[in-house]
Amino acid sequence: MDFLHELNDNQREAVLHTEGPALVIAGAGSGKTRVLTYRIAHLLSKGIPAYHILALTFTNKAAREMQKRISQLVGAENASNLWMGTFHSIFSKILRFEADKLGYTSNFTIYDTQDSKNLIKAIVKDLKLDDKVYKPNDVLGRISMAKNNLIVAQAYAQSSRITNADAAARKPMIAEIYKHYQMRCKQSDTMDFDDLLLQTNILFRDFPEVLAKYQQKFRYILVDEYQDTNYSQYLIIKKLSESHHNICVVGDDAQSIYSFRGARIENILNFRNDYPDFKIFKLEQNYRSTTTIVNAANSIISKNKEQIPKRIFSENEEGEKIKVLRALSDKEEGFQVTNEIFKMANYEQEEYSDFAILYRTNAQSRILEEALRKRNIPYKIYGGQSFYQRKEIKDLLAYFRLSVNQNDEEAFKRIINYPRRGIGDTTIDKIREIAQQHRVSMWTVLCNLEKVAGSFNNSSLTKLNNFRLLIEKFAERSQEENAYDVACTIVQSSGITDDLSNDSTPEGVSRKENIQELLNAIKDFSETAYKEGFSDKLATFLEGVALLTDQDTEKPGDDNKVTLMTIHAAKGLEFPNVFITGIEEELFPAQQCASNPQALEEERRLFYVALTRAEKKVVMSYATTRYRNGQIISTRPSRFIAEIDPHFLDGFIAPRQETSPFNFKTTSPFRKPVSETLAPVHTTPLPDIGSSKLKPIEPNSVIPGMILFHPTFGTGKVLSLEGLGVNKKAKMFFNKEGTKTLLLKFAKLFIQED
DNA sequence: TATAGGTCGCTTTTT
DNA sequence: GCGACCTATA
Repeated sequence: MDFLHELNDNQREAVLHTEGPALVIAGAGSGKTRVLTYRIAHLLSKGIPAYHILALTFTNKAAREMQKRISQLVGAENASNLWMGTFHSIFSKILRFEADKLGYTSNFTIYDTQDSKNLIKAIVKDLKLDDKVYKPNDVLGRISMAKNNLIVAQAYAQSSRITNADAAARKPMIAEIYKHYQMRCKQSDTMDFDDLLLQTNILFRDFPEVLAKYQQKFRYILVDEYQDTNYSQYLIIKKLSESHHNICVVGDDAQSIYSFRGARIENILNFRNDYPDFKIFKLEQNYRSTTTIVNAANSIISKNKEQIPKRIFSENEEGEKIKVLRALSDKEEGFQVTNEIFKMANYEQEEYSDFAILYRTNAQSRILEEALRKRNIPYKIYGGQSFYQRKEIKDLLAYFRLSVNQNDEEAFKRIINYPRRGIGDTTIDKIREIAQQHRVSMWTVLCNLEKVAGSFNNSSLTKLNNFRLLIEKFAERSQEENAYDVACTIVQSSGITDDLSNDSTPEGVSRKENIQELLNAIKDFSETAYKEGFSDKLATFLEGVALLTDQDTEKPGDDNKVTLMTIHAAKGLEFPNVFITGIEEELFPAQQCASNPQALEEERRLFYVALTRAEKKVVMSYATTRYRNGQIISTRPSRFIAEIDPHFLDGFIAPRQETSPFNFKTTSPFRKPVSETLAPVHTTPLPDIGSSKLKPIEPNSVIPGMILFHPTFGTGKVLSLEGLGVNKKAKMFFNKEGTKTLLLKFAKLFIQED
């Protein structure tokens, strides 16, 4: 047990306290993963069999990282018997064992978010509802919210609180859509992501003997990032640990940033109520960052009310102050940031891989990328389309899914006419209709075509039968052959190969490469499975792949590059130098969060996360104007800058004081409909500048907020800009004429000479 | 049935 | 600014 010496006192105590509930509050950079892995290693060394230990994470990446580190401590053999993985992967495994109890088969397939949205779209159409009102995103959001709170379709419809809310939002039919949605998932033998947790809860609720079995099995439970658990996940853990209370949760309430997808920070805040015999361990020493960064982060987070008291400290050197860059536009911000990186890389010998540029929204990345390209600075960008989201990959996966589960409706619809085999929308709609009437899957209709032959013409019947035979062949083969052989057959005989060969555009070539890449992965899977003696069937491959995203696929050649990503994506990572960009009101904090104290606290935690990613140096930047949704708007520095103890800042001059520097009473008029905002802003007329010295102004220099003079309309204020180049228009307010939109190419505008 | 052109809408994101 | 998605059109 010599590895215990590598821990500080608090870490060691947390590792050694194995019996009974433990709450580990792990501040940023305090060695959280180390505690988790050593704790598991310690349990194993005490002789507890690996299969009695359940360790849950939120991402595959975190699970893999932990697996790797435990392997190093106790050997790969021992580590591989642990039950370790994401909530979704672990419980989908269990659900496959117990599927029949819930009316599913163990071959159920998994709908990704796009499948769910497509199904909702189809239901909205079937129910003849307005698709402008029932947008798939919104509806799925409501259903997801319900599922994460264990509200099934019936309960949803019966809850007056919920249905009233829907009615108030003029969407009274969501309950009905939810019912259909759930019915059709079941009919398709599919579960969506939320189902994997919801159905687990149903399983444990309705089958106490099954629950007891898993309580027996999982004698020691560990949960990473506990502050990110939603109610559904929380309850699963609570039930599993009910009999023994050997539960250790690790997390940091200060880093809870996922409430928008159902995470409940109160799960960690209320741990003490659930387990009164709990013991708390606080990891307060930050090993990652300079004292300046840690203290700056502390000064920010102390503004939050709801938190577990702790004192994060660093014994590292003081380090540089936090630099604040001010730019006049988003473009210039990109320039300044890259300039700074360029200087540090060239004069201070920093590696490009030592830099991260973080932003609140993905939309900010483009302009930063441009700036990096101009400087020839290599970069990689996280987020964006993942490998498994690509069309060609999803098409092929749909073939796999249908081969394993013929009732999978979204897979069925995706490929019944891809590649083109002359089965058009009309035919597909008919099949769907018949399926609806008889309450069976579309596949079942396909298998009983002779009973409804009258509905189709002969040519359609032939085509449909051929498709059925094709899939049946794949299904048979997938029972017998290994995944790789079946996959190759599918790619060939489905016509995918031919379809892609006809496409010699660069996109087409890249599609072929992607298909090949997936085939390689399957080959790898089949060989490993064969060697290690577990199932090498397509169904097994699919189980794993459905829950996979490629956040983790580190591409070769990505070594010495600047990293760009959202702050959310950066959680859990660290970099020597971190740039936090776009620190402006209404962007960060996001404008829809400003009025809601809880949302604002979450934004502040997000800012805290951003700061604490850095080891040595933080640079923050803001612009005073920014393109947003195709419009230039003027912006002001975020309140978060002022919330940092100025002692830690370099280069930020707080704007002239009113009561508080950022207590702006008027909101920017540039983003709301003019009718709403014009009145308060312009109750007092603009001062006439027509009498002062004027000079003509270039269309490109016009910026919202400017007071300009127009020969006909007189003095006016630029409210917003729209259009580009020669079509650039300015919406302006004039004392005499009210609001006018002017094409800048023609408008003779003048600005006051200074 | 493919494609061009117009409209809409728009935090954060894992599984 | 841009992508997703719908619709018109030949």
